[in-house]
Amino acid sequence: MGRAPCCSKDSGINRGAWTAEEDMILSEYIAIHGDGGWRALPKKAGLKRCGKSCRLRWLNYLRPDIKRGNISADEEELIIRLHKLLGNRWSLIAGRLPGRTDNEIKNYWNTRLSGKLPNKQCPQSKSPHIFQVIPVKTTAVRIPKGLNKRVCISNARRDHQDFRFPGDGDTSKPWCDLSVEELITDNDLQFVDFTETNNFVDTQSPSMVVDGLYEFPHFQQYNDGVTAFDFFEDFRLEELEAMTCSKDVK
DNA sequence: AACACGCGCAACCGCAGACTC
DNA sequence: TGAGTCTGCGGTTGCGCGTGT
Repeated sequence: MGRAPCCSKDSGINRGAWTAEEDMILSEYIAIHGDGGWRALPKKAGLKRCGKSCRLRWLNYLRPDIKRGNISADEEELIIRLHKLLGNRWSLIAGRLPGRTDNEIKNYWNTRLSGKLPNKQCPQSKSPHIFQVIPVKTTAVRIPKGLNKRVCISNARRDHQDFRFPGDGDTSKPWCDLSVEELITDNDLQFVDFTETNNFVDTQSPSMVVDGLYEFPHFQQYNDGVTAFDFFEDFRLEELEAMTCSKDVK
């Protein structure tokens, strides 16, 4: 499948650092026309940049909701936890940190954290509780297309006897405030992963270790077609995906 | 003051999946 | 169905700045 390069190196395209004027042109163009259509955007906006460069500049620097400043301790904790769960899926991780970009998190990990956690099996963190709670209970919820995800998750949470959240009960947080990671979305199913390290430790549940990688002490089908899987954090994500995406799984 | 070095970050590159026709 | 195109992602590069000598 032959494909022309996004922007050839000898066609008068500007490269390297963006100037303030280029930033202004791009910002103003997107403010009027919206983002997207990156390939055609530079020509329309009058920028001598390739579309990919414009997209990257917008997403990583110019977007109004970008959060500036240092990564907080809480954010670092979350990055570590999500990286443990998701691996180098920077865009997914960034999706859990409002205002942070995948590039920023990737850079942060590569420059600060990857060296700080040399041994992924026995990490020595300033926040030791993150790693002391293994196995951590996680729940993936399978939602048929067309159902209201918010309602389904709410119902699943309500009905699932092993869900425990901080302050659960009358004062429990709404689901949207919880640590929820959408792992997989396709036309038919949505999978949502609940991860709350400290609060999901469940030493009571029976173990069903499969090749020492994951466990399914609970499996529950709800009236609205939602299926919840409980497992523990020591799993290989691609195996979980393969398993839960299978048409055989209900 | 000048130079070397290391680090952090912005930007680039190539690939692969999604999309369109 | 397949070719062509677009978009997004993750790995990598290289520049600029701060710090040490």
